[in-house]
Amino acid sequence: MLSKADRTKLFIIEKSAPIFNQKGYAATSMADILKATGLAKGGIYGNFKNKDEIALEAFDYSLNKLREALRFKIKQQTSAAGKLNAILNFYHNYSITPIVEGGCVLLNTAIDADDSIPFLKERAKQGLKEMLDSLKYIIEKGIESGEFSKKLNSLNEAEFIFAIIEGGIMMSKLSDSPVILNKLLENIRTQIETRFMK
Amino acid sequence: MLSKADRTKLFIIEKSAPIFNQKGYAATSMADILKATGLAKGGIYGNFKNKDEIALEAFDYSLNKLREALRFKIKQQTSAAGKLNAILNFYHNYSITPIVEGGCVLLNTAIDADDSIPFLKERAKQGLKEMLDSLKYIIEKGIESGEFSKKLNSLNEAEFIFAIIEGGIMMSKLSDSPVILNKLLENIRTQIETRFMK
DNA sequence: GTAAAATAAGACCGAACGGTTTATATTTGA
DNA sequence: TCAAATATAAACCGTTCGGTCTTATTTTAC
Repeated sequence: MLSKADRTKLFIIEKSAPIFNQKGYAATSMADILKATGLAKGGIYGNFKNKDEIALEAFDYSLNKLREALRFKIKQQTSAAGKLNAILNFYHNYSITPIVEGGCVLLNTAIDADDSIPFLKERAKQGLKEMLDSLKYIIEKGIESGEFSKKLNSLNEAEFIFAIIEGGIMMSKLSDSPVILNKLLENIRTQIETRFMK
Repeated sequence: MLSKADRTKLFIIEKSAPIFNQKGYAATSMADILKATGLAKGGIYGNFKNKDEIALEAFDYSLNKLREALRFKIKQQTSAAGKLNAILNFYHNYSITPIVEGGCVLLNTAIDADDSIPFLKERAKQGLKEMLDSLKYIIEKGIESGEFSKKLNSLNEAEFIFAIIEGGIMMSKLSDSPVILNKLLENIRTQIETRFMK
């Protein structure tokens, strides 16, 4: 079982992660975190060195939730096409029902951190690489198994799929409607059936 | 000629816009703006009501620069395919040489404002609509003229193109390399030549 | 050239910022 | 059971925040 300290740390992260994801690093104040957790300063600073450490662990926590949720969906499918389809289903309505409130943690952190918060940018960069790698891996396996065309460039197609998903989340969140994202997911699905399987 | 006040306002906006685009609304302080302009408090607050007003006008300024630059490229082409191609060329290397330092102002503002800065979100939302509309218009004209397939849904294809561009900018900025974005632009170009012109 | 008007400087304000410290509870292990 | 270790609350710290106001300077119009 988790020690008291570990449970408190987890609790703080669980409460902080959605705030950082919604407001961004700079706009999230320690007062926000105190309020969300119901703890006082001592309770927070006894468990974390500073705000940076909370932001970092909150990012790791959020990304891990995303990773685990995706992994769960993917492993239920055996074919490469099935796995890609599971990913597309996962992102259906994602702009209104994301894993962590505020939308895609990778997209949000990328934009938030990119020009001014190096320690967070580095994590997001690794997170992006990991996402692209797993998409790429699925596509490669699909090519090997004969499901997908040998002419596909697995990395390029992974980047293509992820760009559309992230661009779609941004547009759907901004326009307050999941329709754009959902149509884009359908578009990807069609391209997989045509270009990929050709 | 511009009055002194108008020149000063413009000067302040020119200096502030890249800061807001790089750091975001919350992380940009009045001290940053004072430093960048070399002015004192009185010089700023004599020309702007508050930080919000500067942020809004900086967004308008940045979006207008984008709009004008794109319009210039587009109007040099007569065909719909030529116009789309001009847009793709415009975004070549955009992650390292954007119109305003910090990347795509629409993407950045969308993510920054989306959950917590309603007055900025509204502007970004209008900006996105405008972008999609002009893409849609070009595609519609291409269908009417017989350049593009009648089966295309102009709105969906506009969203498709813009999603890839914005997703590509995010990934290229995050990974510190324009390669991803540039490959995606090539991908769009190919799809225009095949799917669109089919 | 000069007076009136517009503009900028910078001291100043209260509030909020991230973070520390100390005193008090609460767990924990012997 | 009781002391040692740990966790918490909250007063407090210096700094920075956005914003105001008075004073000084620069433009502008005549």
